[in-house]
Amino acid sequence: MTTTLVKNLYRETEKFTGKEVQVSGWIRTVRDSKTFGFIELNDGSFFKNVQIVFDEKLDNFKEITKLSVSSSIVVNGVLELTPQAKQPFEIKATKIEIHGTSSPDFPLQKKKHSFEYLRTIAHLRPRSNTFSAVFRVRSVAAYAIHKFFQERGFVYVHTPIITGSDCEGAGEMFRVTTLDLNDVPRTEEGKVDTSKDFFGKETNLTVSGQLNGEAYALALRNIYTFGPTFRAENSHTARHAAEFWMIEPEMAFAELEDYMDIAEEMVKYIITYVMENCPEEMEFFNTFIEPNLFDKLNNVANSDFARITYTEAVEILKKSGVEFQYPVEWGIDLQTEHERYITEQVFKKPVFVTNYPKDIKAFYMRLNDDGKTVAAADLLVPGIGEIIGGSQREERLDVLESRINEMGLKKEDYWWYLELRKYGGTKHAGYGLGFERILMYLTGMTNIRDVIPFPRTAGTAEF
RNA sequence: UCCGUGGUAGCUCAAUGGUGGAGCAUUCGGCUGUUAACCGAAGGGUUGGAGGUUCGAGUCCUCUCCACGGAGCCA
Repeated sequence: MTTTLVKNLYRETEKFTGKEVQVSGWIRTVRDSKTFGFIELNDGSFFKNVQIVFDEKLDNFKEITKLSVSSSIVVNGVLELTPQAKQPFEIKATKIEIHGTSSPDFPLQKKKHSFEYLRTIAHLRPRSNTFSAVFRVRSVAAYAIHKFFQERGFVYVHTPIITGSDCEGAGEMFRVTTLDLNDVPRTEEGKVDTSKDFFGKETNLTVSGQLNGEAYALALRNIYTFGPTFRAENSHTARHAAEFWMIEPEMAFAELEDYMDIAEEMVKYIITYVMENCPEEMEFFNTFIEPNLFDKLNNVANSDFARITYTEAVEILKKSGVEFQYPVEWGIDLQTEHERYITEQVFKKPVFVTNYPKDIKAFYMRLNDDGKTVAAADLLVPGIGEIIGGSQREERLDVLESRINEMGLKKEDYWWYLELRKYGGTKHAGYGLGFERILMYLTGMTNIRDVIPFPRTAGTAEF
């Protein structure tokens, strides 16, 4: 007899009613009486459990009552509807085969655990309600992103994980080397001789695929990347990880407005897709993780995102009369407290802040006609802060070169990037979406460590 | 890196400087429809580590490790 997935039992219950079925999975709990008992079984295919009823007619009845949490079993039985009970149906077992018993010291109990504790058992936490829901949503959200871009003709580009350019400029990098760190080859000046290293030069893990992505956008028009990204920042916050996943679309013949339009459409698409395809998981988050999550998400899916300029944001903050820890002044970067005030207090929905002063933004962002600001836009959302950062790119070779000089960078390091402007350059725009950050927003989980299967953060690379 | 909070049973948490407890989990027993089942009993501790003050330290002091939260950095 073939095994049926619990998801199918729930989705097509009529088809199985009164029929003999086989299910397999891990025990969440056993409640036994003298002559009969109940098992809550989760088979991994579905958020909900299926209730198994068993009695002393089974020759291994006594053995089954003693099974501890997370033992794995295969059950044959008849599916019966139970309209008056909490669960819609249950399986009356005719045979229960024990595949793997679980030690009584199984660390996941039938009670609420702190997320901190669950992080210490990252190999077992996907067996809990919360984490099974988070990681099923993670998978569906990733698919939604691919679906969104593929449906619009974007080409999925795999940009390198190991990069030879130290000029991506988005943060501290992890060095990649095969040199013997106990006996590093030196040059005559005493510096590390990277010509002896695996690639014959210094290499690092990528902090962004954007520069490579631009090369492909200027050939395939609309592209996106979706892959791991690494930042060696010594960050200790709920929203930073050393290894995370990022989506970086890049569009040729596009301006800042085009980027914001597609980004807004994308965020709404992901929300709608996940709500439709993970109803049980989302219901759980709405009930137990973030009350009113549905209101928040529906509000985002059905409203236009606000769009204000940096200059307007500064005015709003100045006029607010709020005492900020960091005073606001045109020219300084907005602090987290400022961003939160704007998105959480003023607009109460996602906000694009555009046209930042050039001195606080990256060299590749397109200089506006005022000569003071660049065509950048960050998307701020309540509770998370910055979820997307992007810009129109500087396509004018001479302007780009002088920006590189201004910022004290070396032209030679960007030779191929500059050539993209030399050979048929055009205006183009793109952005970076932090995948974990949008997952946090979707699920209501407040710590990035709880939306990555095995999180890597400063000081922690367990599992 | 800076600031703050915390570390007590497997887990979640109590304990005025004076005999370290509870709930859940575990083990054993009871119970004929349970729903984080229920009822009864038992076992379970180097109070993160080192040093100090004190007749006496989980509690006070110094140092240290770790975790969490916030800031910076950013996605």
